[in-house]
Amino acid sequence: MADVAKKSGFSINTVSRALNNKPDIREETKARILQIAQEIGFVKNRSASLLRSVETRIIGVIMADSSNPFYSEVLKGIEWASRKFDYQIILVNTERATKNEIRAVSLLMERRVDGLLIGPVQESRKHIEDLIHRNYPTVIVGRHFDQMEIDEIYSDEINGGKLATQHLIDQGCRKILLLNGYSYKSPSHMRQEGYRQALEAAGIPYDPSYVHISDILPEDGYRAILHTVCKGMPVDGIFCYNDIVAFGAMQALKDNHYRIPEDIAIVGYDDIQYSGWVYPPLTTVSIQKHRMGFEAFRMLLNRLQGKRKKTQRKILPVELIVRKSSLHLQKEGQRV
Amino acid sequence: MADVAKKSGFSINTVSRALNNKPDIREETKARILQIAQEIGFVKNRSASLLRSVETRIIGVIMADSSNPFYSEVLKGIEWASRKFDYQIILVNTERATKNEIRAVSLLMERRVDGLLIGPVQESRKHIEDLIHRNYPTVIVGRHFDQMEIDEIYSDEINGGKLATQHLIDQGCRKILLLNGYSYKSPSHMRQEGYRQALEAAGIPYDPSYVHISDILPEDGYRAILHTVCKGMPVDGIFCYNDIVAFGAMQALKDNHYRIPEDIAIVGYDDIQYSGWVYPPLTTVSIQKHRMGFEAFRMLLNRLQGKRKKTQRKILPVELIVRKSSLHLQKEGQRV
DNA sequence: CCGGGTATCCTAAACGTTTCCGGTATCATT
DNA sequence: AATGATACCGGAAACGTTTAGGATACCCGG
Repeated sequence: MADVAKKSGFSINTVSRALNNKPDIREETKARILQIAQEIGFVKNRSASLLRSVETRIIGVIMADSSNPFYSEVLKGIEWASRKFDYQIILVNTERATKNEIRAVSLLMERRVDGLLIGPVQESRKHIEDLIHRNYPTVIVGRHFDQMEIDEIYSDEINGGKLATQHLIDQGCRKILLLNGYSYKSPSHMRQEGYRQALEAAGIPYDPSYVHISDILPEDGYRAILHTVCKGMPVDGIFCYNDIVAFGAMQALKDNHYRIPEDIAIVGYDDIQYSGWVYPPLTTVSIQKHRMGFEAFRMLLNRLQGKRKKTQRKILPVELIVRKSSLHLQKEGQRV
Repeated sequence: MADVAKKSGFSINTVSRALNNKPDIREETKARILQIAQEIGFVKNRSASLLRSVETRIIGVIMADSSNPFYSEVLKGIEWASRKFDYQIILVNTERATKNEIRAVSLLMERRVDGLLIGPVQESRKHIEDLIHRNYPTVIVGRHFDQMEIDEIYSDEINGGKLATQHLIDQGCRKILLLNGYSYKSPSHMRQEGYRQALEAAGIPYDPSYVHISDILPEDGYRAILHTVCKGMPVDGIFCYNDIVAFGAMQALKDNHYRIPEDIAIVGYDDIQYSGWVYPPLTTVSIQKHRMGFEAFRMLLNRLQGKRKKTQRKILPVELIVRKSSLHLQKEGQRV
């Protein structure tokens, strides 16, 4: 900037004014300064700017795994908003490891990011509590912490679990296996609660041995089937934590010559784009991924702009998308 | 930091030494300072650090669309490396808009990111040339620029196009439709070249009207089928720019009662995870996505560490993955 | 007791901006 | 001609670290 100042004959101060579109500067000099800056190939050093002003116009985004289409859709919503409101994003994937998450939080704080969007692992909550304590602008996305005063946006998971299970029951299923994620995660917890409620409402006893818990990658779904259905467990319907697990499970079922949905109906969760293309097309619970990302950003922005002091909890509606994987052909009547 | 210094009785300098694990400090005082920093909840201000030292330990990643599984896998490789080598990532999705890409480059330069990993739109090359001119550490990932002295890592696209087309020919296809992306993109260009070469080698005349160009989302694949096959164009094989386009195309074919592969065989590109799960499972050209991200990062790192002065061009091998979507049942013999 | 080496710490400058405060011209008004 | 307002610009401090270059205390061998 000093170079530009020298070359233009104005002071550094005036150069700063020109570069930042400040008032109190003649159009002519501004134009001249900008032109010289251009010529010289000047690039402002944001780090230096940040030393005086506080705003970084960066927000930190911490998610489990952006190669999971669910997260990548949410991320897309976040990015859309960030572009719109002129923020940048530092992205950290935690690979569902709490250690990575904690580290990410502290590194992002060092960067003085303006705010944080976190899809937490939820194995630990200490670092989140620390953020609250510091009053660091943060929005939890896709998860819910009990008894914690922090902004959150997540889906109506209990209802999602209920819808999926209810649908399977409607299709004539009675022995419904739940392939769930670890229960410290609020979605696992709440979907399971919905599952339980739906069973109860239908007068079907809730059997904990029909809840299989594992990680939530396709291979986990595959393995889960090997450990349950393939070992002779009587199952006529499966409700999977997400579509990806369902894909793995479907593969395992096909590999072992079970017919979907004739032998076993299956329902996923998230409604990722690919669910309509697999075979058979997967019934699933649709959640508003893009909106979730976008609204999360909005909530954070409101907080940053001081428009809101109270913590806010936003719950997005879900919707059951019925496809072939669960459409029981009643006439074949091989269910209990 | 001044607070920590005052409270501990040491100078700011010593606090800095403790925080950065520098030598010339007694273990005892280091421990004491770290403890006080902990108590006080001190978080270092990276922006200030950066003012003196140059390294930001951030690299900027610019890609077309991280919700595309291809890019998200590459991104995963990049992230994996970044975690390993202790860098952070600022991610910018361009949504395939040059405008966004140019803006991203300049913003990231303001942030003084240590280097750039770009999957460029390739509609324009001015901003890339500017980077070269500034000698800004940059690696182009997944694309190739003709006559440009810049580090690049990309796949052997010509061979990929050749393999896919050759395979379709081997299956008895003679009227092979290419659903390609815009030709300013090097992969489009090169895959098409492979397609041409394979046809030529088989003695099949190359017919430009069999190359359909559009954007590369599923809906583009869907529409492409409506505009070609559904209008009566004789086609017995389709080679798609990527798997996603293939998914859209397959949907359109199914909706219009074409059988895959009996009526029309189809081959995709990228080998995204979902290709094995759609129906019928999609034959595709596999490219080493994770490795591409990882190696791109490595190349950048080498450049950053000054280990390498000359520009480097790395081409990764591809592999044809044969699945059901292209397995022609010769006996049905309804091909030309 | 002294020179020199080592371990540990400190002072002050420097990084590249932004902000606070004030200064000079210019112009209209009395 | 003096006054006040306005438009434009500059000087210098400040932001929170790192780094360069000592300074001090202690220990060693001679």
